[in-house]
Amino acid sequence: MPSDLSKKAITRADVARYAGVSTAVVSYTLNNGPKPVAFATAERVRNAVRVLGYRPNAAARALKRGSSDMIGLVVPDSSNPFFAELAQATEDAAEALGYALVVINGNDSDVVQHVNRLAGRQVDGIIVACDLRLVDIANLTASGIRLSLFNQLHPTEGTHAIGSDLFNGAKAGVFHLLQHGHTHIGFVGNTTPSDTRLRGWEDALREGGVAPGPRYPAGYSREGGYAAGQKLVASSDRPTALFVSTDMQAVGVLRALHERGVEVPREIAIVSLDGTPESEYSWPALTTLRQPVRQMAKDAVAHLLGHAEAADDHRLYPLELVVRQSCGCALP
Amino acid sequence: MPSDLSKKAITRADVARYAGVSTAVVSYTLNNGPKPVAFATAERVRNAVRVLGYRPNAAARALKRGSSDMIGLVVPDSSNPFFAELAQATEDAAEALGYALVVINGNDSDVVQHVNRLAGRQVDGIIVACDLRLVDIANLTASGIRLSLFNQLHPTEGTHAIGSDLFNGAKAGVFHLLQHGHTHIGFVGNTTPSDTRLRGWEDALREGGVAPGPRYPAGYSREGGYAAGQKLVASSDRPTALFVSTDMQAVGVLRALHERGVEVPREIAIVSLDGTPESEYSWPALTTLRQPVRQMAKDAVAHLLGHAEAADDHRLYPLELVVRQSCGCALP
DNA sequence: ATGAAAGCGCTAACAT
DNA sequence: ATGTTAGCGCTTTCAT
Repeated sequence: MPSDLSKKAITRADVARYAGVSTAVVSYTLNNGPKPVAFATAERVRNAVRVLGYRPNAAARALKRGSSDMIGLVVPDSSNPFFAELAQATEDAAEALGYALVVINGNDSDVVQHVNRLAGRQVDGIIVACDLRLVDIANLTASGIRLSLFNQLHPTEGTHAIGSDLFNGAKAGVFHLLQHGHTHIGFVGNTTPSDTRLRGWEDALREGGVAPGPRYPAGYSREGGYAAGQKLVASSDRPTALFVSTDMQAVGVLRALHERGVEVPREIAIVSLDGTPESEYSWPALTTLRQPVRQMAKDAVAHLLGHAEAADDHRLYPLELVVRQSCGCALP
Repeated sequence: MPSDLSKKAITRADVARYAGVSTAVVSYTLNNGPKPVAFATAERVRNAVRVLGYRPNAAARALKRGSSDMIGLVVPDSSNPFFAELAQATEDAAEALGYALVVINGNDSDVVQHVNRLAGRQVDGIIVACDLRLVDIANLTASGIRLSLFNQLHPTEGTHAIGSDLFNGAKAGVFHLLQHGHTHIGFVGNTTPSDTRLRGWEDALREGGVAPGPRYPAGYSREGGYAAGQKLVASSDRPTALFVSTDMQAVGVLRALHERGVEVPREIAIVSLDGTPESEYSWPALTTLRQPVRQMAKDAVAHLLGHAEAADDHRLYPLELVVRQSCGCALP
């Protein structure tokens, strides 16, 4: 058990006593309201706080007010660079508004439980970047939990959802490949027919009048991309270009290509998606579609905390094409 | 203001009423103690909890018990892969013990303030992976905050500190380079004379009877490494091997080398330090010294939560040499 | 085995 | 402008 150092903590009552005021005045001073405090008195209080090293007890405050000045974030894997950036951006946005962030890794199935636990901690809102079934969303919302769905495909009525336009992003990526004259364009990623990026790839090819190239199923990891890349280099039907669902997977693909001495972009051009920092530092650097993660995080936080205009539930953020060496930009 | 959905939250009293017991019994049931509860009664309570969708209020619990079942983590930059892994590992370890993690990015100067704010949130302990002045450590500790210092060089008496053995790690890295016949070995990283890795580099060279090569100052980022790499390729006195302080910086160096067509490891061999996932997926893959981050995080959490044997304050964790293509392992 | 009740530290409505 | 005080929901001692 966490042994406190038998340092009896200083409470607001101590401060009040030291400053010769009531506890209410201490509150008024520290919270700038709701009642005014004479300047001199406020000074005495602030001084007492300083001298005593008083630290307000957030638990008591949260209990009283029913809100904790914390928000929660549930991601599949916070060490994945994309989600790491999301977490950091969310923390920044939250911190700027005086809120702390609790991050939970919910790769396992019990996302709902995690959300519930966060709710029990009286967080003022929860951003969920994990897949959540519609039923669960409904239940959670019904039980009074303020949710914001991140990059999810369930525009549930009444639930805030923010997402980048992966479909059109993927399309733009494939168009870029088409513009560079490619007519044999493969896909790496989740090959489930309903996958947004896969559909974007298909759609772009259809519009471009080009037959779909091979699909290489890959898990969302460097290893997944690597394995897919190994399949690819071993196959007879090698495409001349590849749309890869995430930068991480593309990094894995690159490794497989390097190992076989396949040159990028000369032999195979690559466009991926996410725009994480590592896409800039792979070799060659990846042409990618950047998701405006920071902006999305900021908006999600603003929404949760009520600082957002209404009406913009279900916002779709456009991706930005960043042209680098893996397709479209000459190597130095 | 966070508008609750006017859904009056279910409290323990509601559960008690529904189950036809006292609030105390609900507590006993939910907490497995401190008093026994008849099985049938407990079942009734559990059922009531389920039916009512009761969610214990962590703030109230924290207020009463003086501990929140949360721990804090202060890092310079949670999107840096090394710290992202630390954060994830810490979250895992904390979660396994029923604790949540609050992560704060404290790159700016007010680490002390962040720590204080975390303490106000009644966290049960704080892991600090940012530089903290000795005075501040003393003050913080004196004010009853349970700290664990991560990779810091101030083995303050009485403060728990965990760190990997960067000095000997760096030495081992340089030895590896020496073993491969290199006699002109440069350094990339923090070139402040007191820097641990710099000292390790120097020490190994001295022991190896080899004159120190050039030092390239670099910030802790890919960009920092890139800039250093650009200096390096432009210089006349180009070393044949490089010890780079972190994987991230090494990735930046690699980019600069690629851009100039310098081959690794043929023209320049590289050993870096950290062992982050991206070290495995750079091209060529980096020979690196892996810090046992997950183990360290686990131990730090265990210590903070009192689950650790005493006596092992100030533990130094050995690094593990991972030989890859950037030095010592043939390219495929 | 169960219950009653006293707070934990803070906020804010209601005095003064 | 300042003070008094009633809870917020929970844990736990002390009854029964």
